[in-house]
This record gives sequence, C-alpha cells and structure tokens, in this order.
Amino acid sequence: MKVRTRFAPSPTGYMHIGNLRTALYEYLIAKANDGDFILRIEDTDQKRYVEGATEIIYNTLKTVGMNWDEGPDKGGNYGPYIQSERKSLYAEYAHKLVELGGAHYCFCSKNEADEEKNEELNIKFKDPCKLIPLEEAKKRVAAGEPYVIRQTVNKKGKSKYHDEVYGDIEIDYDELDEGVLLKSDGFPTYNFANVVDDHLMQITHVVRGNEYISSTPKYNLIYEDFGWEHPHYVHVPQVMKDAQHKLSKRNGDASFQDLVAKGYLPEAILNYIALLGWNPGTEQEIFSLEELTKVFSIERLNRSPAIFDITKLTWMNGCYIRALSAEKFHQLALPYYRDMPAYVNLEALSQTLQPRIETLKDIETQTDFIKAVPDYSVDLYFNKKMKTDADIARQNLPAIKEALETQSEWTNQALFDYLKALAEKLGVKNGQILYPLRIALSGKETTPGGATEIAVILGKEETLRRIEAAIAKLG
RNA sequence: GGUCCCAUCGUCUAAUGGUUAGGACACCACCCUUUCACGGUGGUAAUAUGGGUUCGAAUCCCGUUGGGAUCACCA
Repeated sequence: MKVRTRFAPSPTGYMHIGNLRTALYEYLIAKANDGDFILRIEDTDQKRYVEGATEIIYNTLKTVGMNWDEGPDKGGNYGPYIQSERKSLYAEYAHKLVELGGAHYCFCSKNEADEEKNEELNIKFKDPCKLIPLEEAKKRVAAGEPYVIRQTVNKKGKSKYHDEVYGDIEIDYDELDEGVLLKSDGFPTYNFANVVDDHLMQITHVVRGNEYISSTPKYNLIYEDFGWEHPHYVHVPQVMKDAQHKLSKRNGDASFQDLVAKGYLPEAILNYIALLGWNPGTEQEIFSLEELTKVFSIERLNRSPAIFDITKLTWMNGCYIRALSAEKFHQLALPYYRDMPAYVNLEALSQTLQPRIETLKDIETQTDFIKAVPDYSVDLYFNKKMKTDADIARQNLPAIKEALETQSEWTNQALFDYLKALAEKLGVKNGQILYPLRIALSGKETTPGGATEIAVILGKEETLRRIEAAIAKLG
C-alpha cells in the first residue's frame, strides 16, 4: 500500500516551529517511502480562524521546499481538502455512527455537561443522554431541539494500540471521556473530523504531537465502530522552549516567520529542526531536504522532548551562509544594504561579510561604521600586541595618507602589499601601520575584515577623507 | 488528583548487556592572523536516585524523585 501522510494545520496564525517539524516528519515519512504528502486545512473552529493564516501555511511549506501532492489549491482524488467544505460529510458520518451505536445525541448544555464531571472523584464524563432511547432522541432532533453528537464509550477494560515511536500504549476505557463529535453548529470537532478524513483520504501514517497519545484510544473506537482499519500512529515528542515550557504561539515564541525575519535561512531552520527529536545514526549534521528524504527513518525518532536551542541554530545558519556561493550571498545581503552610501563597494563588502556573520541580521551591526565613523576615543589607537597607540597613529597616519594618494590599484592584496612595503620603508611594524589605519577608517575596536579590506569597501576617496578626519581628530 | 509519557555533558544527541560513555553547539586555552571572524588543535563537562537480575547494566525489571501531557461544543 502506498504511504500517505498529511499535514493538517488549523489556520490560526503563523507557523510555529513544532508544527513545522511535524510537517517535516510527515513529509519525510511519505517521501522516504515514495508516498504522498497531503495538505489538509482544519478550520472547524470558526472562532479561532485567522485571516491570511492559510497563505502563511502555503508560503512556509513552499519556502522550505516541502511540496504537497494533494491539497486545497492543488486538488486530488480525496477532496475537498478544507474541512469547512466537508461539513455535510461529517454530519452524515456522525449520524451513521449513532446508528452503529458508537455515538449518541446529547441535549445537555455545555454547563450541564461540566457539572456532571467530578474531578476530585475522578469521574469521567459519562453522558446521561446516552440513556435516552434512540427513537425518542431522533424525535427531539427532528423537532428542532439543539443537540450535539457525543461519542459513546461502553467498552470496559484496557484499550491497546501500537505507536511507532512510543511502542505499545495501554489505556483503560474508563479514562475516556464521552466527548463531543459534532458540535451544535454542525461542525465536527477535531476528534471526529481527523478520524473521518484520515480514513477517507486513506492516510497510512498519522503523525502528530504526543499530547494525542492518551486520546488516541477514542479515535480507535471510532475506527472500530465504523469497521475501519486505523492508521499507523507516529506520535512525536514536544519541542520545548525550556525544560518546563513547550514552544508556543501564545508565549510569542519564535515562529518560522520570525526566524526568517531575524536573518535565518529557511534551509538552515529546516535542517536544525529535523535534528530536534531525530538523528541519522551517523555524525553528519548538515542535510538538505533532499538528503533527509534519503536517510530518514521512523525508527530513529526520539521519545523525549527536545529544547529548541537558538544558539545551535545560529551556528548552523552560519554554516549555511558560508556554504553559499558569493553571488547568492550577495543577493541575500542586498536588502540589508539599502541605506549604504554610494561610495561603498558592495561586492567587496559581501565578500568580507560572508565568512563573518551567522545570521543576515548581523549585517546591520557589522556595518554600522560604514555610513559614518562613530564618535570614538583616541584611546582606541592603543593596542599592546600591535605596539601602537595614539602617538604612533599621529605619526604614521600622514605617511599612510600620502602613500595611498598615489596608489591606483585599489584591491585588498595590492593595498596590503603596498602598506607592508611602507612599513618596511618607515622601519615600523606592520601593525603600526595597519592598526591605526583600521581605527581611523572605522572608529571601532573590532570590524569585519582588516584595514585594507575596509579601505577597499570604502573606496579610495572615502578612505582618504576618513584618514584626514582622523589626523584632524588626533591633533 | 487519576491516567499516560519522558529521564546520558548546560543544550541536541550516539552507544539497543561488555566503549577510557562517542559526536555536535556553547564555553575555555593554544595555533593561524592586519583587529574580528573563518579554519586547525586541545580541554572542561553527563548516564537523576535506590534496589534487584546478570560474570558484567546507561542499556532489562521494580520503587523513588523530577519533568511533561491529558481530563474543552480547541486542535
């Protein structure tokens, strides 16, 4: 049988990291087995619907290259792929389930149902409405009385099922709530819609967060009552913010969109989250999506929760940035150059920046001195190792300026050789020329690249102007 | 609270009865060097705890502790 997995997000806002990881595992399970990856939008809760959220889902999946084989925009043999468009289908199946004895009509208000429960005595909600004879219940429904359809749990003993990650799970039927399957507004709850859809769409592997482990027996009951076979279950551990809290939208934790905005590359984010809860069994850590589909296996999925570590993602992002071609990096950097003065040599800037940044956003802080030299203290000219200080700078800067004025080949290598020769001629150390020059050009203790690289970035004219300004400042 | 799940360096993880408990990030040191970074070398650092089983336990079993999930007309 062909493997079919589905990503079934609800359009309630941006895409968070845990969600994207689940989608990734679903995609990989499908693609590692030559199967289909299906996108289904679960919008049965109209109160939580957020405008534009569906587009975010599409864009995110496209950005990372996880292409779906069937979905709302793409069609397929099992549509529609938006649950709100399948509304009548659920009602049909819910009523059928009532006939089969797996569910019943309930006329309780929400409050009444809540009161029935007794948490201290640990009594699960067992709906009194299930005692209403079916014929009578149908009459009340026909008469227009508001109702919901609740699952009926009559079984006793232990429910057992196998999970591909967690192994055999055993839960007592008494632990199962008789939850609402079809709401009074006619929409199904997740508990019902996911079963009906997964069956109808012939999903073979259900991948979801492990918070569903304990409610899975309820779903299995529905599969049984319909006489359907249940899919393979792949429950995956949570992605945590720290040891106590999971990553969540409500806390405003970083979403995929946020990370991209912070200068992380989609490929790096995807690579990093693949490794949160899964490992290849080798020491390789850098994987493209393509490579992942080749080495992924369910068996190597982990059972314990994983903390999202932005530091390691940052390192990995740096790896991806360094691996970029010079042209590609320049393209990605361009938006960050928007306010650069005209004299700046952008290609040279990119070249200098690429090995030095870990996120694209670093460009902003690394290049702040380019627009204007900050107001710095002349103490900056002091460097013990380079044997320089303000006096040395005062002494050498005019000579550097004079030398550079006649220099025509304005490349890093040429400038470096030239200034090295100058140092020799003056009988001073290289550092006594280069260090003061770098400070004069940047006004910063640390800069991307050395004196000559900065000179190339600034161009000859601006370089000379800045040296002049520095000489004036030193007095 | 009931039930279920989880437990190896700070973090992500490897080791599926026999390893000096391995790798990666981070951190520290050194090297390279025109500052910074990249790169290279080395280092600090873990089997939560108590019992079993076994010649031998991170690994299997039981208890304890700690953490998480779930108990919605949310998904």
